[in-house]
Amino acid sequence: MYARAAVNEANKIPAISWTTAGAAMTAKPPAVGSPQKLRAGQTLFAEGDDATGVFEVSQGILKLYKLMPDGRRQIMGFVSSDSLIGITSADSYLYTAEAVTDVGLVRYSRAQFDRLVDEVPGFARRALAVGFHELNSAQDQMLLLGRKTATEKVASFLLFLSGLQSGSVDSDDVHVPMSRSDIADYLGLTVETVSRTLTKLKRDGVIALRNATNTKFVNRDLLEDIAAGEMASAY
Amino acid sequence: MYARAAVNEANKIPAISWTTAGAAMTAKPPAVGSPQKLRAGQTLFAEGDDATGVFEVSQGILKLYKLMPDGRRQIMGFVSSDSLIGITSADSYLYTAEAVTDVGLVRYSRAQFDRLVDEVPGFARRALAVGFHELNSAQDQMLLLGRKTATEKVASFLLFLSGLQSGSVDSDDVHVPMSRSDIADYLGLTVETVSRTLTKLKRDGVIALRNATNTKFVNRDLLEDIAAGEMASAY
DNA sequence: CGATATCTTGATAAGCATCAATGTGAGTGG
DNA sequence: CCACTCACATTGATGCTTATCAAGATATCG
Repeated sequence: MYARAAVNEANKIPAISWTTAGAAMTAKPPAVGSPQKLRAGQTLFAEGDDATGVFEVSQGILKLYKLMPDGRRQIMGFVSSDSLIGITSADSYLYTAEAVTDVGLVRYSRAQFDRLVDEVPGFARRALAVGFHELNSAQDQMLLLGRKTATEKVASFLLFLSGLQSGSVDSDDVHVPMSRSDIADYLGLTVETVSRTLTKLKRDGVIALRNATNTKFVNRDLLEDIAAGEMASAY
Repeated sequence: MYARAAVNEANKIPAISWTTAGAAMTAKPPAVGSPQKLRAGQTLFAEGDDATGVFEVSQGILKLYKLMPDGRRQIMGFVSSDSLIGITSADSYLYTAEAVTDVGLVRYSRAQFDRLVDEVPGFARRALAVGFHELNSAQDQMLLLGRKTATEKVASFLLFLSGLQSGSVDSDDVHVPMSRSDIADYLGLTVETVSRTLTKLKRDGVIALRNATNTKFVNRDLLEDIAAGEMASAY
């Protein structure tokens, strides 16, 4: 009944790729997207740019953000493999997409994408699944932004990161590829508060911090309880 | 380039309804959804319930919300005509849907919905458009929750409400059907802050308040500038 | 018309932001 | 290879915005 462990779980949906469309391919080869690479820090597209294509992430992490006129920034999400970005009903992109790490993607023109939706059986349903999955993630993030404390936000973020990297070495080791500033703008906090909160979690023996980019869960259960808001007023 | 007027604009997408599916109907009548009514305050479904159906809102306003274990609540959105709610890839609903006003809806079983997606030409694409439109709204709301001040939030909300009611009498008259508590839980504020902020906007000659449920824009341009965060630190 | 929920207003406090300084690490050039 | 530099991260002191606690005003419903 409750919004338990409202950790953002984007990117757990199987890839949408023409190569998975099966038999339909032989009858009529669908338009193939073009592979593309991006260096960390490069911008894929900016809010307001003409929306000329849709991208499927095949490797690496991007951040999606919006800016306010005075420079306030909100990162809508960090996306990795199998996410679709750049879909919009408007004719321009509604957010900026920038590479956090080196990134590999597949680009589809809008026409190609529409053709895939209309002509490849099952593609539309999968795109729908991806879309609504991302909507669910966005809703979890709304709960986080609107109602969670700084500690709950940071705990949720660490668990989200861990989820992004599941399938790695030790699942309790978390690599943090983005800056404190990115984390702050994702959680609706300041850099200082993120830093202080991580220090506090370390002091309390919930996590360990080797350096700024390497964290380890010391007490994952506690971290999950904190993230879910189940620690009364202690966090 | 900027997130101008990040006002939530849900519900501007044309209805998804079998009656609009056109020629396909004559060949094979798709499953028709069943009409349903709800009184203000009634719950359509609760977070965690088995997701047995998808609903299209035909009339009235519902609120969608999540709860934390200690009762903190975040309203993900207020939805009205033509919105689709209850779509989830999980097997249970991810939020609670409760009627704010009396509501009319059309219910589709999940099987019916899936059939419509697969068999009615154009339906999937429209569902995709609705889904991504709602994702966009959710992202605007994330910017609001994470980075806007209380005044900017309330201004954005009033403009959103005005958009919901476009097509009514005087477009500068806004009816507020939901409680202050609902507004607070939508904006990530408290009831008191919402009330104080409305009073301040009234004092400043931006809006007029006849009573708790009837507002009027006195200076809509200013309200839009405030909502967009373009008033420097004045608001 | 009284009972009760909702809304508004006021006083105070807490959490997080801001401003400021110090610490740390990665890349560069001597 | 090491010192220098610069961006990034951490820590500290203080303040502001919004939350909390409390009381009174207004609206709603039986």
